Amino acid sequence: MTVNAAQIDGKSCAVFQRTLERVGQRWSGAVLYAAVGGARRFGEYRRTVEGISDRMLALRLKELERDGFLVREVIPSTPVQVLYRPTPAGAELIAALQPLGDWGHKHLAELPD
Amino acid sequence: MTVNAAQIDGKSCAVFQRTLERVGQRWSGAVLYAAVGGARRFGEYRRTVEGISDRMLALRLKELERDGFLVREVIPSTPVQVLYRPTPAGAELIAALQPLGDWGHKHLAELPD
DNA sequence: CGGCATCCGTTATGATACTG
DNA sequence: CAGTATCATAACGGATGCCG
Repeated sequence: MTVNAAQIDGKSCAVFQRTLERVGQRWSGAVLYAAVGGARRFGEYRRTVEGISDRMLALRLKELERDGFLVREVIPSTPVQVLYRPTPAGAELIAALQPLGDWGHKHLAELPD
Repeated sequence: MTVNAAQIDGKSCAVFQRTLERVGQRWSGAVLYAAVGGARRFGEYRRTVEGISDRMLALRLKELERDGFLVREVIPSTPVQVLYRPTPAGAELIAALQPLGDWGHKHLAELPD
């Protein structure tokens, strides 16, 4: 279902606002976006999401897991591996974020800061 | 150009992060999203974006204008009308936001809070 | 490797009241 | 109608160090 583009009502806007509050937190979207290729390890997220601190990454991963966008998988190898894999809902959300990423590449890929 | 979905690199993630920092601020996305139908007045945004305060709305509109997503138009009627109209870049951004809105309608339209 | 706890300044933002 | 000013508070988020 596509929202009527002619005029946005308060309900639609509220839903959108709630959606954005889930991925709009600082780093949340970037972490989720980094999971686009499938499950990744903690350290991979850390390397991919440049500038994020351990603290924030752990925090965001936990929130994304709580919200049902990622699932945490512990693989008892040595050293231990911890994977965060997108759920179906998470994968759909990531897909919905894709156009935003494309917009960024088009409009501010070359800009400083 | 669509980003390679197999594996996100740091650069793409950084661009995405910068993009999200522009619309992920509290209320920013919702205000922009409310402009999907074209130019609207200050009071219309206020009514559409439920829960936002005058202060935040004025702040966000100013930022969205500064970032080149909206243009402010003053129409000297009585009482005065002030319109905020999406620029081409703004319209593209709004369009990129649409899938996110659709995701919200599908996944959390009925949820409380 | 994959975290968590603590400290602590900075920023964000809500309420309220006022203006051209 | 379309904002602006001021204030108090809460939340954010970076740095650092420790742990299984």
